[in-house]
This record gives sequence, structure tokens and C-alpha cells, in this order.
Amino acid sequence: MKRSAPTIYDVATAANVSIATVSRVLNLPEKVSPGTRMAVLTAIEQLAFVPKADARARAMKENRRVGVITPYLTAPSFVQRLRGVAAALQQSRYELVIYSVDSGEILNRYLENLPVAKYLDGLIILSLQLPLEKSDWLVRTHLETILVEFPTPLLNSIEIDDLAGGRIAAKYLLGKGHRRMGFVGDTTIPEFGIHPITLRLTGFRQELESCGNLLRDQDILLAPYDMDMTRKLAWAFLNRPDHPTAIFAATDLQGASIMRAARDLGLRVPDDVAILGFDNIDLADYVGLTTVNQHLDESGRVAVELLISRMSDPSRPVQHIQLPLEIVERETV
Amino acid sequence: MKRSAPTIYDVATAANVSIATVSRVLNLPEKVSPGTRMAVLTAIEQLAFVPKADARARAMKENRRVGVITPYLTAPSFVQRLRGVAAALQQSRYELVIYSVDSGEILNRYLENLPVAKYLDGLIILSLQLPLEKSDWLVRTHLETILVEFPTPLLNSIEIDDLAGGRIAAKYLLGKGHRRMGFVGDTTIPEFGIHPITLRLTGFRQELESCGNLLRDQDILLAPYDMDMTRKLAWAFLNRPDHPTAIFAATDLQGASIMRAARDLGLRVPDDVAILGFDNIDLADYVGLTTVNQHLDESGRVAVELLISRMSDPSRPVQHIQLPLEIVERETV
DNA sequence: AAACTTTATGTAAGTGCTTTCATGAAAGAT
DNA sequence: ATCTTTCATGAAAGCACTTACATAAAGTTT
Repeated sequence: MKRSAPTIYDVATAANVSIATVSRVLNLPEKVSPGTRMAVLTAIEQLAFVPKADARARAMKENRRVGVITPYLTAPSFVQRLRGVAAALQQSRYELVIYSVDSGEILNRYLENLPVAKYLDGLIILSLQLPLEKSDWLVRTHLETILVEFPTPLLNSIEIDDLAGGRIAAKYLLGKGHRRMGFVGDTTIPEFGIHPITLRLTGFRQELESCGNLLRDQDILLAPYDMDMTRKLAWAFLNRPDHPTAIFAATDLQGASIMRAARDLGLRVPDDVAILGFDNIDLADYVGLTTVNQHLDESGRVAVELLISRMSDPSRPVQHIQLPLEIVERETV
Repeated sequence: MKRSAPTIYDVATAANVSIATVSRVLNLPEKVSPGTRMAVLTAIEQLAFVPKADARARAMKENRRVGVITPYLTAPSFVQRLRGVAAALQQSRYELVIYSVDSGEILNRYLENLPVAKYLDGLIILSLQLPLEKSDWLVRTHLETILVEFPTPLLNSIEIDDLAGGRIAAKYLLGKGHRRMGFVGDTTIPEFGIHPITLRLTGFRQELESCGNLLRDQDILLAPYDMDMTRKLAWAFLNRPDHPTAIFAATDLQGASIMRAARDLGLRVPDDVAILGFDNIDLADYVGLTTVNQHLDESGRVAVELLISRMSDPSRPVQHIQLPLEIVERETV
């Protein structure tokens, strides 16, 4: 009893011919006499033999491969981006290889040997900050890559304008008649590079100030990106007689936590507190959270389209595609 | 001047080392002294060398790649299973290739494709029903595969006992003092094979009946697996003076929809209606839904472990691992 | 029937890589 | 200064096939 998959040697033995003959019935069957051909075919059938190299060659020719590097799939936003990528790739003849990493560190380690050891036609990096020297190295190795969320000058990217996102939120809430606003964001500040949450806060504050509404320090809550903690802090945040009448959460997940805190306190949403999220993840729809849509699924889809167009013509100029942002009205504002 | 693609031989010559050394800087860089490593790296860079994947696989007798076939990532439960797979694979030296399909049909087409088979060392099929003849074919080709959710006798699988799940739900609700129960499930009945939702209903009903509590037809709601629709139907379902005091939803997604319908109607949860879900997806935690945990992430992780152990020793007997089910108490019962 | 094709098959030399083992050099121990 | 480890490296043996090239048997031609 053989343990591993059969090779042409096994087939040859079983059919009492040489491996060359087996190879021939596979590749140029007319060159083999009907008798032996039958014998070989029978042996192949019986052993459930699959020619390995041939398989690979065919696979290689027909499906090409694109890699996606993404943070661990813990946050819904990563998942929705990936979903867009998978959906778009589905239509094409490309295979999807996923590398999930837990930090920029590991990302760098991956990149060291990715282009050399593995074998990709294109790469999409989701929501991960890429050091400048790496992006340089990527263009030099000619591995087409698309960055999603954290752009870099040399590489193609899909991005949003977080600053504008903050402003949109402010305008919308102002338009609804609110004057006393609050902001909830997370506390993880990256060692280097941009921090979208901070940009959203900045845009939010700017717009407010330009209309004469200051965002006061006690109306800003920075909570760790963790539901229970956010909920607890949000509880204290809202449990003041002079709490804001509207809160902009930099993230739907935090928005949802605030909704629960409000409910725990017996506050009516949106009458006592309005809550506006950011992202428009699936959850927002389930809990009825009004939010700023940043087209997560779409970002993945667009990344694939851009990648495919670049792979077919690498000479195209680098593009930085900016996705639109807009309010999705549901029940919390 | 060479015209064909460079090989390790070219790199070796250029760097003045042997091919073994080149291979080593590619695969175990720590084993090579920094000096030579740099020289080799430079040569690689200069020649734009890319190792040929087929030669590599041939020499290694393995591809170091496992495939996952999953339904489109529309449902959170698929995503959470996949997340478990990705997390577990992360630790290992295997690459993760994802094939997302939209039905069993396409699954079969994928499987037809021999190339896929030999291009992978292992395969995990998530939440997809596999025709019997295919599972036979899979064992004959020696492609190790693990089925998650829909078992088959010949292949390894990770499963749960849906019938028992229904019973657990009934017992729990009974224990909380409820006597008038309702059930909400979806309407998609597959052409062939088992239907988990139906099993959950059966188990639920059996347990109820064995305690003298009939589940009445008007207390069963079969709604399409779509949030808005479920919510609408659930609204009508609950908007009766004699509505059930506790509802078992075969799915957290539907459970969440019912929560909203209840809220829309001004019903207090769990005082006016208790709601129990099934799955324990992330969403359940966010909305505070009490549910039956089926360890989705874990199913993916266990699938990987089983696959790896089988790949390293294919002679192991086929296993059908059954994951436990238990109630996660939150705020809706 | 001798000489020449043709045809079916086997032998063996690649293919581009990994990996085991052997070897010589450098480092550490006595 | 000598002996033992450790370490970096190269030589060479696979791996699962393909593809000349060689050869023997059969079929043609005269």
C-alpha cells in the first residue's frame, strides 16, 4: 500500500511499460499503440493518478495568483474589504492567496521573502502601514501592488479623505440642529505614519469651530478598541447632566457600544443623544446605526480592478483612487 | 547574454557560490553568513531572479499550500470559520488559498479540475454540501480534505449536533420558566442532503414535546435569510396578543432581527419576549443576544489542526470531530 | 530475400530546485 | 598548543516529469 500520491513510475510498473510510455499516453496518445494505451489508461484510472507537473503547468497557465496581506480578520472592516476583493477576484481567472498578519512588523518580514519565495502576480495590502523603503523595494521587484487605506506616494492606492469625513459628520450633525457635540475614538496611536481616527477628529473639530462650536475636551472620549471597555467608559461619559446631544463615533463598532451604553442609561436614541458612526459595516445596518459610509466592500473591489489593469499594462501611471464618503441615514440621528 | 529566465545556477555563478547556498538564502537565510547572503541577495536582485514554483514543489514533494473552498463571504458564520482557519494556518508554514463559490454546483466544477487537486497539499471545505461520489474521488486522489459543517462518511469532518442544539435550546428556555415557545428559521431548503436549521427545529420540538409542551404551527416562522424581510415578518409574528413568551431563532442573524422587531413593537426583551439565538457570531455579543455557541472560529482552527495531522500521517483513521454546544448567557433571555 | 522504412517502445539526459552529508575553517575548551 | 565543537559551504543525490535518441520488431519495396 502506497502512502503518497502515485507517480508515473507507479503507473509504469502497474502497466508494465516504461515511464516514457506513460508520459506519452498523457501527452501524445496517437504515438502509442491502442493496446498499451488501454493498459496505461487502466492503470491510471485504477491508481487515481494525477500528473503533478502537468497539473501545475495548467494551473499556472490558467489561474494566476494575487496575494492579499491583511491584518488578522478580527475587525469587521477588514473582513468587508476582503470580501470585496474575493468577490471581484471571483470573476477573474485569478486565485486568491491570503496572508494574515498581526502587525506591521510581521508585514515586513513577509515582504522580505514574499516576492522571491512565493510566487504572485499581484499584491494587495489591506489596512496596513507600509514603510517607505518597502514601497520602494516593491516597485523595484516589479511586483504590482495596491495599497488600501494607507497610501504611499510610489504605489497605487485606494483611500478615503478622513479629514473630510470628520467634516461631513460635523455638518450633518450641525444640520440636525445639534450644538453640543461629543467624539469617541480609540486610543491606539501608531508609532509612525498617519492615524485615520485622529484625522476624523481633526476634521470634525475644524468644521465645528468654523461654525463657532467648540469641541470641548471633556466631550472627547478616547477608549481602547474593545467593546466592553468602550461601553463602560461611554456609560460614564454619558452619565452626566450636561452630556453632548450628539456623538460622532470614529468607528461603527464604537458607535454600537455607545448605543448600548445609552440604552443602559435609559437614554432615548436619537432624542436624548444622537449617535453617528463611521464605516458602515454590516453591523451598522443590524443595529440601525446612522453612519458615514466609506464603502468598505467597494474598496476591495476597486483595488482588484486597479490591480488587474496594472498587471495587464504595468506602464500605467500610479493612481491614488479616492472613494467617496456619504451619510447613511438610519435610526440614531 | 542569457535570454531565458534566470535560475539559481545563474545566481550562484554571479555570486560565486554554489546553488545550495543560493537555495539556502531563499529558504533558511539564518544559516548563511551575512556576507555571502548579501552577495547572493544582490545577485538575485540584479538578475531579477524568481524561483520557479514547480521545480520547488517537485523537489520538496509538497506545495505548502492548503485550499479553502467556502461560500461567498456574505454570512458572518462563514467568515468566522475562515478566520479560525486563517489564524491556525498562520502558525504553520502553509499558505492559504481561498476559493469562494456561490453554490454546490460551482464547488463541483472546481473539484472536477484536476489541477486544483495536485496543486494543493490539503483542502478544507466550509459549509458546503459535497456529493458522495466526489468524496470518494477525493480520497482516491490522496488529496487530504476536511469537511466543516456537512460531513460525509469517507472524509474527515468537523461538525456539530444540530438536533442536540435544538434540544439544548428547548431545555434552557424551559428551565427559565417559559411554556409558550416560538421558532424562527429560514426557508431555503436544499435540493439534497441535510438541513441544519430543520434539525435544530426538530430537536427543539422533540424536547418540548417530551415535556408536554407542543410547538404550535402558528408559533413557527420561516422567513427568508434576509434581515429586512425577517424583521417585517417577525413584526407581524410578535404583534399578536398571544405571541410566544420565548423565541428560539435558528440563527443569530435572525435572532438580531427579531430583537429589533420586538423593540419596534415596544416589547421589552427579555421580559415580554425572550430571544435565544444560535451560532454565537460576533454580532451576538454586540447586541447582547443570548445564544447557543457553536464555536465557529474554533471549527476552522480544529479543521486546520486535523488537516495538518493528516497530512503528516495520511494513514490515520478518518475522524469526525464533534464540537460542543453551549448556551452563552447575555441579555435576551 | 535483402535492403529500407516505419512504428512502438525503452534508455537516459536534462529540468530547477531542496536537502543530506561531508569537509574545511573558525571558535571554544583544556 | 591541542582537541573538540560549531558553523558555513559545496558536492551530489534525489524529485516527477519531458524529450531527444536509440533500438528492436514489423511492414514495404524491389
